[in-house]
Amino acid sequence: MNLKELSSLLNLSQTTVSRALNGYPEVSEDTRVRVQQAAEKHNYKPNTRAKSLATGRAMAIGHVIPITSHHEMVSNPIFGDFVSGASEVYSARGFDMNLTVVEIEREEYAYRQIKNRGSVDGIVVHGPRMEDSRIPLLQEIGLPFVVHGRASRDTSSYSWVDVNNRRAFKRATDFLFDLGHSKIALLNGLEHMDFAHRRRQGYEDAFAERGLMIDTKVMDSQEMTEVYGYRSAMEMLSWEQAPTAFITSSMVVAIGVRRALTEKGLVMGRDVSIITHDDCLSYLQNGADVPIFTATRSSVREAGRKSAELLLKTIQNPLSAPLTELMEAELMVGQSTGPAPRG
Amino acid sequence: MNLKELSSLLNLSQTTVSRALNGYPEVSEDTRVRVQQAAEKHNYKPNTRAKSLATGRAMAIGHVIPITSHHEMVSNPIFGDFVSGASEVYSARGFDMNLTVVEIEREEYAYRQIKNRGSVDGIVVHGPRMEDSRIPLLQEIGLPFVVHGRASRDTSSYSWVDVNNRRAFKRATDFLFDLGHSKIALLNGLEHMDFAHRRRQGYEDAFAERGLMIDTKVMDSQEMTEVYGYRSAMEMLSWEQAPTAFITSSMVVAIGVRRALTEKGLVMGRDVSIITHDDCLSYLQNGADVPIFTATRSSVREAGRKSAELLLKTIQNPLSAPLTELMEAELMVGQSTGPAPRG
DNA sequence: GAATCATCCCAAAGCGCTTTGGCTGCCTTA
DNA sequence: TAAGGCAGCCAAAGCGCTTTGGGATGATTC
Repeated sequence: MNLKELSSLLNLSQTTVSRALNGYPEVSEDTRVRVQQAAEKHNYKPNTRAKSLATGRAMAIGHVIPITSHHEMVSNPIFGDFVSGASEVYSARGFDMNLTVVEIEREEYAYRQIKNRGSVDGIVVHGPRMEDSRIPLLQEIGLPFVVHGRASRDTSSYSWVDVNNRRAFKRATDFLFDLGHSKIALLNGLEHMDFAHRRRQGYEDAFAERGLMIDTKVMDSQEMTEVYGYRSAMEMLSWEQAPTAFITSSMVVAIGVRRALTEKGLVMGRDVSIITHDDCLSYLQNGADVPIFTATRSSVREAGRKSAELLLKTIQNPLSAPLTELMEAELMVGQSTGPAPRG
Repeated sequence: MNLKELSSLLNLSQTTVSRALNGYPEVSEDTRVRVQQAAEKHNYKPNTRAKSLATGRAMAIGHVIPITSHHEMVSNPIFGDFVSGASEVYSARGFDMNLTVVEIEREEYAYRQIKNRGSVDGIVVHGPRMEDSRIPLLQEIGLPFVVHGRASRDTSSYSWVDVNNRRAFKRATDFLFDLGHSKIALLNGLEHMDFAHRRRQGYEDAFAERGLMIDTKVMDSQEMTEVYGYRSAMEMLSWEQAPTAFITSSMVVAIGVRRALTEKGLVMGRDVSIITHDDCLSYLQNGADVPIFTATRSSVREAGRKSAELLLKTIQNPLSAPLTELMEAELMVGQSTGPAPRG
């Protein structure tokens, strides 16, 4: 069923039917009701492609997921939740979501292509690096966007949604200091990623505030996997001066650390403390009533919703200044932290 | 830059330019080259919407992710990998990917809407239940689709890609029997989900083959989270006749079981064995050289690729019989299994 | 030399919608 | 009663592409 058929069925022009359905005032209330009922009855849905051709708006948002060339997703684990949060917003507003997975080396080409093909009205940038060429590129080609995260080295003005990673990790570190720990390891994500860089800054802030030097051996930075957490912890725990506490950048890494503790015969929360960042992933909840891990917590699904909202606002109002939103992480105390053991 | 501009730039008609770019033979080789170079130079990309309006093909595939109404994703953890596998295929073939997250109660409406809006040429059905109304629905409305998994109760013919879950779990159970275990717990996913049902069948097959009855207390079936694995294992391990082995439906559940073992002071692989299904998720690798968990392994990213390929074939060749592909899981022996302890 | 045939190109219609720029008929108003 | 205004509708253009149905040109055939 298309507009033509529907309108001839109703003995009305396409114009009138279209206007009736889109809420224009030039249509009497009677006709509007009649049209809407007929549309409902015949399950008429306007063809998206035709509609967006005519309006110039695609009614779709693109999400571009960068992967490394050996096909490992960079931001994989949080991706499902983020996208599902964003999707809630899109579908409530009649937007589609368009996913593109792209090798990091071909990103520039991909973005230009997206722009030229005109299949989306705006895009969400995932996994910003500290220095991220995508931001100037998108500004140049004039495609509206919002970044999930920020790019520290980019001083221009753009829309973003981010967690206050720096403050979160400062608080985590402070918390461990207050418990008497001083050998505090940081198992961070890759530090060219902006979020990881900020987390490290927070960690360093806490040391600086106490006038303490950081033993750089105790900081590690890799792709956030379980195996990474395990290996790195195994290594550090074998040292003479082993850390008594770990701060990890994700639940999965913390789980790896926990495995290392188990294997070393150490008790988590007594012999060694762990604080992790928790993205509130739906399939990896941090325990039930009492959290397993003490954690800085911020829902990535919520971030997805917020990003979508900001982007839609930006699109609706192209001339307004960029919108930003900084989310604060909560510090949830769980079973994985306790006073530093007496050396 | 659009067709009109490009063609007037070249002093050619739109027809000729379009044909030159789409490889039609009615164009001389000279002109074709000239056109292609100009297109390249001016970074011309045909507008997707216009193109698909004209051709009737959307050049896009839809993925519909069902979520429960309380906004928990059903197939969440595997989703990122699956999608990224599928996406590889799409982008190689010039297709877009369209994501819709939909509450399970509104699925029928959503599918009809997708069909009527005409924004995709076909869809991938995720997370089939044993009895799944989506399959007859899609057949009825005539939207090409491929199912990731199967629906046991649906005897009609449709395209699918699935892992041989039944055989995989039979092998896992056999393996434990051979190691001398007899109290083997099954921590399954929700059994109205088809994959979970098949896994249970495999488990039961192994018992039946040995003429053994199953103690139904030792089977659990829930949403596959870490907490579920932990709680269920804690409970079962507190029994007089505690199981000496666990088979779990996902890595995340196995990790929960491992946590329970640790808390009970039991050693994995010596006191209690674990076998899990491993979807080869990129951020949750099962150890490095030696797997942590003995596991039935099958890459969900590969399943994504296969599904995409099947669907594109189906679309290209609408009259051919449905295509199916059954993937076999490997049984990888890791550190989590060992002979049953002497009672 | 005329008829035939490829070859290479073009004008125009059409995909399904929105939107511009009317037109009609009825109601006010003085 | 004529002028003006307004509510309610419509025809047609246009979005950017593909595709149908030719048309012109030059080579080939008899």
